[in-house]
Amino acid sequence: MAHKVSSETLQLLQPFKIGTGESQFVGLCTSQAKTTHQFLQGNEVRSSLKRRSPCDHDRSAVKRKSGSASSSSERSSADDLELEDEFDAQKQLEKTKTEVERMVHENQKMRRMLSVMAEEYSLLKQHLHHTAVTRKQEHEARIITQTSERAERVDDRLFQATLGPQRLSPRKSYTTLSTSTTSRSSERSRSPTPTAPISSSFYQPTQAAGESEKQSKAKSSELNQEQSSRTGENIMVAETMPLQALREADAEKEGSLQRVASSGFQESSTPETRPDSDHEANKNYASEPSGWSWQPTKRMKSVLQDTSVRTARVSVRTRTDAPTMADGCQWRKYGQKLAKGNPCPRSYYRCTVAPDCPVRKQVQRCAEDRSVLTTTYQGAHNHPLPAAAVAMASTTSAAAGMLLMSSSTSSDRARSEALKHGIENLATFNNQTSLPIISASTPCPSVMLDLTRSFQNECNSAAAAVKANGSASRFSFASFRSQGHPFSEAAVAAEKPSFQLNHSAFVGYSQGQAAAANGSEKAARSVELAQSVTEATAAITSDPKFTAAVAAVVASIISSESLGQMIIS
DNA sequence: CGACTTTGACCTGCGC
DNA sequence: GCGCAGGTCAAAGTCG
Repeated sequence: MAHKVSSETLQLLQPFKIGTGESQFVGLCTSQAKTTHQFLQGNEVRSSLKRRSPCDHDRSAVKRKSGSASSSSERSSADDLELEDEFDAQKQLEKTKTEVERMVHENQKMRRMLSVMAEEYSLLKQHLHHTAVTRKQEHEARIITQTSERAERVDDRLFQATLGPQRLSPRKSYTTLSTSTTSRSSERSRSPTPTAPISSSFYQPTQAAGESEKQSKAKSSELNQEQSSRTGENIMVAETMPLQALREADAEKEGSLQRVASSGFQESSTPETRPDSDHEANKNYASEPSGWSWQPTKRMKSVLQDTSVRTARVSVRTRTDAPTMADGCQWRKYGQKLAKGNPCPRSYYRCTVAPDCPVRKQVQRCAEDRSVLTTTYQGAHNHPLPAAAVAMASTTSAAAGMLLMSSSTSSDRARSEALKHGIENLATFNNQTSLPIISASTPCPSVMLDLTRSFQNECNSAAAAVKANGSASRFSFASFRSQGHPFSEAAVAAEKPSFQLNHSAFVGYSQGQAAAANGSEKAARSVELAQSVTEATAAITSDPKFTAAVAAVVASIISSESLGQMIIS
């Protein structure tokens, strides 16, 4: 009887058979929730529901009610209990199925969202890449335009010089440094002493007086070619461009060609009028196979007195224990003074790579923090730089150009060009994170590249300065981001075995960037980056002559690149 | 002995 | 005009 009842009940309950339900449940879960562990969750839900089933109370009540019945009736009641349990299980299964369906629905929803986000990300990535390529092309086009315009200006001047005074102004010989470089290189091929570190033709008179326009045009085109082919010297030309352009603008604006021509500098342009001592000095320099000793001359003095050659100042603050910042150039100390307000003496250095290089360097420790070394550069090198000095000189020169342009009220094309070039140069070296402090309050406009302070600190101090001054006498773009960066911080701190990063490291890096900009695959990009990093590391660890500041800048570049990659991948 | 550094004197510009 | 501060010169000293 009990069995009959039980079998009838089972027949009635056939559609809710637990085995069927379980198999359905399993099938559902395995087909739709494989990726999201919902099967396990569903099992957990089911078991938890089973554990907390409200039917437990009814079941216990039934047990209590049937407590006084006979043994036969006990058996039948036990069957009833089993049926009730099965019924409860069916209920729980219904609930679980509903829950799983809801989860599956959510899962599908999230998948759709994920695909949408992936699409958007892909579009953004493409847009970013396109922007990078476009900017690079614009930058290259701008450089070509600048170069050709400069060459045209040089041609105009040379042409005018042939019609006007027979002497090329000394300022001109400075401002047309790139032309000088070109003539130097062009003469180097026919020079009888090619072993000279810097060809004597560089210090010989420019050929403006007798040069035809055609020849100067040829030189201009040669200049363009050389700038694209040579690595060492063309960088020197590029790096000095902001100041050169500024001086051109100054010369044009002031009409000061005659004034400068009478300052003694013209002697450098015409050997006929140059004092014998200077001529001898230059000859000695030109024929010196290696090294050169400082010989101040009248011409040098006039150069030094010509403030137009040494206008802007670029200060670099580094945290180092070394007496000076090794920047790859040769310097000779010529003085030391105790400046007011600072117990630390200020040392004066001049560049001795070339006899009439107007570049000066001041080195002074910070009064508040003796570990901070402030190196102030003034002027632009008029000679090819050692590879180790190119990076630093380029950065400081660009900063100076940027400063001078920004402090200018002139709308001269040359000035704006130089400004653009300076900013681009800075952006190139610092991956658009160069954040110099520009000060117009000092007698000489100056720019500070602070490698000791964090971005946030600099922002705060700049905000405080603006707040205190109530004017824009000191407007800040904050500092290089060096602090808080393990590599750059180590580089700055470890100035003792100072760094040298040869030029190939930068070239390698730029090549890697170019490859990436050209749309090569991410793998190629990674390889290029890795090569650059390897080169940079090898150079830094092998050659003990480079600046910690440059290392910091490179670290900044590398870190930006790596960060970008991390984000992309 | 030559190259480089040190250091006092000198020059120059600027503010009062 | 004077004083001050920054910058430079050049003789003397130092070092490899």
